[in-house]
Amino acid sequence: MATQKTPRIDPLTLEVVDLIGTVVARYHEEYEEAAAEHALTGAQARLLSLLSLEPLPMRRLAQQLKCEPSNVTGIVDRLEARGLVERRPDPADRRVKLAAATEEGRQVARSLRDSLNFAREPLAGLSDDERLSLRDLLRRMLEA
Amino acid sequence: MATQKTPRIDPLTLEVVDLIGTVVARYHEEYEEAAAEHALTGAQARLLSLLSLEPLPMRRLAQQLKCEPSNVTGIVDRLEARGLVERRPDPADRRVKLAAATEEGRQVARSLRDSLNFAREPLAGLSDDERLSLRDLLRRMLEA
DNA sequence: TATTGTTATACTCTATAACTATA
DNA sequence: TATAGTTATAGAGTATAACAATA
Repeated sequence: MATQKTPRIDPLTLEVVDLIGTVVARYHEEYEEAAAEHALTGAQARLLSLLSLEPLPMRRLAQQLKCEPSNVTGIVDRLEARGLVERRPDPADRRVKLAAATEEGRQVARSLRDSLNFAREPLAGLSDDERLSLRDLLRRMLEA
Repeated sequence: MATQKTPRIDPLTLEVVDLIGTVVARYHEEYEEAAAEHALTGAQARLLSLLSLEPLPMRRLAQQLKCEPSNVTGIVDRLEARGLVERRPDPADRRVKLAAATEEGRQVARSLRDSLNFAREPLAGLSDDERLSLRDLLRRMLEA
């Protein structure tokens, strides 16, 4: 007789999960590729993208990147050495250092964003209605 | 006058891409979490999952993990030291070493798969029809 | 000669703990 | 005393280059 230990998930759900896994893998591949084209690691690219929106304290960067604050020091160091990021004092609290993208850093961030063709190619084959459906389904999935 | 350098992507596509980014982030978080619960790194968990299906030559593992063969040596070393993986000779080619999950390794891989609740929770809120739609949309997106 | 796996090396990311300068 | 950022340290993943065994 067959043993049945694990809670069964229906085949359809399994297939959807598998598809999502594929999406995740491809997304990551393309992101790392785009970063590498700009001689950036994934972590550097993510940090630079964050700073291209607004300057942030080191502590906040760590929270957003979900890593320890001590790691941010090194990542910012490397980006600063390349002139893409700079550290500024926070007038309100002299303990805080604000990391900010330089003009060149913002340019690189923009170029990075544009070269992320994940946006265009995979979604280009869908009609407006289908993109709308996909949006709603993803939204519902994420608010669960 | 406003400059318009980058090719415009319609807001709906941007929103969908953003949602996919969120899915990717959450998926990764949960995967790393599940791996950590078994005292595995992400790379170790991925390699062990591959081997839980079938033994593979080191070279093939590197291809699947999209990294250099030299890296696989270390990852397999660590898993082997914990008794989750073993190296076997390939009868057909004495240059090749087959990495294979041990019985304990297969158990850990199964437990890892079960603890990946990304499958259940986010999709539980969707009806069968909606999951079907999501599957078809993801399929079309990925075959592009 | 070409291929498989390994070693050696160097860099980056990661967490932990101890330190400093502010608050 | 608590907090922000840093340093020091150690482990893991990564790529590159050189090597031994085998094809």
